[in-house]
Amino acid sequence: MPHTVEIESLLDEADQQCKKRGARLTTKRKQVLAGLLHSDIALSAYDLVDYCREEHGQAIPAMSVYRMLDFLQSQYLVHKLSLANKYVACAHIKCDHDHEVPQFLICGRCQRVEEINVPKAMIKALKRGVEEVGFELVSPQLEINCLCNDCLSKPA
Amino acid sequence: MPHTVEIESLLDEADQQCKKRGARLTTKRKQVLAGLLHSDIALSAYDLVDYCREEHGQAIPAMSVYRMLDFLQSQYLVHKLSLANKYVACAHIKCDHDHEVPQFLICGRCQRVEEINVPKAMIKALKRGVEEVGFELVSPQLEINCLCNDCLSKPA
DNA sequence: ATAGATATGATATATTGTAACCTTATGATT
DNA sequence: AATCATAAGGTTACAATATATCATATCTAT
Repeated sequence: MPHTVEIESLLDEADQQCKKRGARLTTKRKQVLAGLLHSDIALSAYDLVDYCREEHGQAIPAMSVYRMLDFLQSQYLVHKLSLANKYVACAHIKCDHDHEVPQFLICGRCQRVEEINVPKAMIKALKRGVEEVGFELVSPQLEINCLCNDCLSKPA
Repeated sequence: MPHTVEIESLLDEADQQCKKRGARLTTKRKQVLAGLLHSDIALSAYDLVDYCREEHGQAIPAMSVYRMLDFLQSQYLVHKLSLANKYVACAHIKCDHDHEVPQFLICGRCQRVEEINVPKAMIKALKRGVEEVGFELVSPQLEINCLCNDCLSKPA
């Protein structure tokens, strides 16, 4: 979880990136993104409903949160983790230049998520494997079931 | 989808593997597995409820199907695809000797699934990447969003 | 036969996600 | 400023996926 000051700066950066693409990072969309940035772990849409109510006094319907998450994904600011049915802020908001393929290490015990980039060589290898059976790779985002360092050092 | 005769033989093999481990592949568990083996595409638990009712006249509650799927997963006979919230039969039931790490190519258009093995070199590379950030790899099962050859050759 | 363990059923409910339709806010143009 | 078009968000209803809990049946071993 980034520090408060850093979160502000990330939100600004996100704002500018949206503007550059002719999209609008509205107050509520920003709140949803802030909720994810404030969290160490992946959050569900309903977790974010709670966050907006508790932290900002905003009663945003779940339906709307889903739409905001869709928007944030379309702007490369948020990723959905299928392995957990939860959402995380992109760890590379400040690296707009190249959106590399993300790889998510998801701690199966505490839900902490680490986002790293898939090495280019691995993407190539994946692509090759896929094409060998006649398929075509659409999106190589990887989600891996892991244990984080904290949980590793604690008793089961 | 394997042919009927082959499915029988796969079910027998599955039966023996369970026995070897002191587990019981009951009639209903076998029906659920058969449902998955008969299908070209990944099925939801509720699809399987329908299958058992329609093909075997068995009204199995969804709750039970979920338990049977858990059992079948514990026996390496079935995989859950988180990307689709659906289930597939293991494509390597006859290769008990070594359970390699599965990689699933999921057609985003028609839901067809191809299961291949993750190359050992890639597993090593994944493990290295994970350990670099202090995590530990639990299960490197990969699910990749693809388009299948059929859908590629058809108009959008 | 009986006891203990395993498997399944029944019921209720939680969680996640979508569809359809309507209202409000925003920005552009006149 | 008034109008209009579009985007954003709200409302309602519901579908789909999944789990919790307690009860019952069935198998297995003694």
